Amino acid sequence: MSGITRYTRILDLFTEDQGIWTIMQMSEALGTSTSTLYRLVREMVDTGFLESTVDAQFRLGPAFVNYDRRMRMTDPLIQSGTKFLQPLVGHVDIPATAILARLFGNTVMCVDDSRNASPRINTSFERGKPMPLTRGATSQAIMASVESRRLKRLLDAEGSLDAAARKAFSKKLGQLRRDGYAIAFGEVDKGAVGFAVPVSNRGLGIEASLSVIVAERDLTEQHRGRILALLATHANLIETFMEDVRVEMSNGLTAPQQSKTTKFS
Amino acid sequence: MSGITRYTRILDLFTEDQGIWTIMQMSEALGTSTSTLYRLVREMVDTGFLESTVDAQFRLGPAFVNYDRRMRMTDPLIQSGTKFLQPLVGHVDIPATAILARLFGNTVMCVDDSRNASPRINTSFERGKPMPLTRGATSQAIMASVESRRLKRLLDAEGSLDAAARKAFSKKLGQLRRDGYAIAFGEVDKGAVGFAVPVSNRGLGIEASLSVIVAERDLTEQHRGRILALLATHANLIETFMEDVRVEMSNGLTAPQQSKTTKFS
DNA sequence: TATCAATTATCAGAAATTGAGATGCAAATG
DNA sequence: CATTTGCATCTCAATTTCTGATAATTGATA
Repeated sequence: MSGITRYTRILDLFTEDQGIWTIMQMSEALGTSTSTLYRLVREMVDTGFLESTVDAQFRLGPAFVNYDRRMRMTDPLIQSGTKFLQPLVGHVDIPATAILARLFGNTVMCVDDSRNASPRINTSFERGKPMPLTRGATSQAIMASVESRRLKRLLDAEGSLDAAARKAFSKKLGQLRRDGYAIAFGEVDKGAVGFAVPVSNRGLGIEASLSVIVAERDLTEQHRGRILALLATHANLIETFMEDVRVEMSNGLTAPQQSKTTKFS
Repeated sequence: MSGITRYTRILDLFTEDQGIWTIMQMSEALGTSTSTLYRLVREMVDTGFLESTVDAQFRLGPAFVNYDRRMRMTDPLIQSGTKFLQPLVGHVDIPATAILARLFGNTVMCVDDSRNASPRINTSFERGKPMPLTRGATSQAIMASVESRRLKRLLDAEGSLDAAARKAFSKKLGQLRRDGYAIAFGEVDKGAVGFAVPVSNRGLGIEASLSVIVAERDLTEQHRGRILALLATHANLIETFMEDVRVEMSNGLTAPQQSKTTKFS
């Protein structure tokens, strides 16, 4: 075992389904000696990535909550977008979820969510959830605004679409680009409808989308128009705000470098 | 450099103040060669701990949002407490912040927060913020319910209190234990008053507290009583809920081990 | 096509990691 | 109170990985 995977292998054991592990269980699951695991786990406890709890068990530790905060405080999209989700969803008069999602490397991940009070429809859109790249309005609105070479690399990495499916997908994205929004019926959750518009800032390297998810049975033609209008105006607000953040940053003391090349996917 | 610190040294550069770094800047800050940093950073980008962005710069990546979610979904305290913060703060009729904080190893960290709508008083209590161990009602309510040997170890690790100060602190904690709540005036933020009660579950190894923070100028004697009553009832609700979670877990298929020893701090 | 910065690859010496088993430690038991 | 038990740490030699200087490559831009 080498590099960071020595640690991520362990962290990845801690899923939603099993959030608590003993050293023995880890040893069996990973095929690594308990000596080594005791050593690695101790390092991770010391740095806050794991927490030691009762009955010789371990859980994910406080480091994640802390780093997550640092991210919220410094990510221009989250900074700009988070304050508009509540107003957006507040203006929708059926049960709805608003989400802000962003493309990171090869994954689309939801970075913030907001629900309008009372009856929650059960959607799997939620802060911290990685999204399928090609299914759902949320991802499609982002993919439609990604430049073609990058899109190709993303789909290659994803690898779920064959040549024919990819062609169809490209055509669909072309339509989305012309429309300026994406709608998807039950592509992620059965019975849910997603509406999404792109949000981006080239200068900050941010490709994102703003979505509203509602239950199909609640939806009328009127809501549809209203939701699309709300999305357009709120996406605009977020982009404006983000541009302000960008300008502030480049006026700041930490002057950015002057090149425009980057090779990391 | 060895172990997990190879990576955490890098991650710890990404603070609230500077959330974006180039390889060169990291190299200068850490005194490590760019070869090595390119290699380490690539690993971290591949695993989502960092993100590559424009102008050859790097930011914290999506892994933290994702692990944070796993934690929220599996931590019994967060699961139980999060739904009561909004109602709690909703019942306070002056601008207030409710927070849920928990002792992890040697740190007290805020794991959830909620504000009652409109005018935000500026407090530094916020999800993801580590708290000083001995200052503020939030931490004191927790420290008061920690068993004495553990307390000693915590204060040793912290190391900010000399013998005399420690004695005074112990006396204070004794009083808190008798009162059942802690009140602190401006110990963390100037002009803020914190009220806190302990929340714990021995069987789950959880020592936490529930707090309400308000501005001193808004506070009357009436509010004081009301807030303490609200805290007591809501803390009770959270503890009851958490006990249900515990019982569910031990009835589940993943049977826990049978010992009661743990040596990790 | 040439140029330039960013990034990756190569490689040998230096350093860290691994796992088996011994040891330490504290709580539970008789 | 001595003993047992289970969790956690320590030791050490064989093995693997890491480091940093330098060379090669990539991709955007002029």
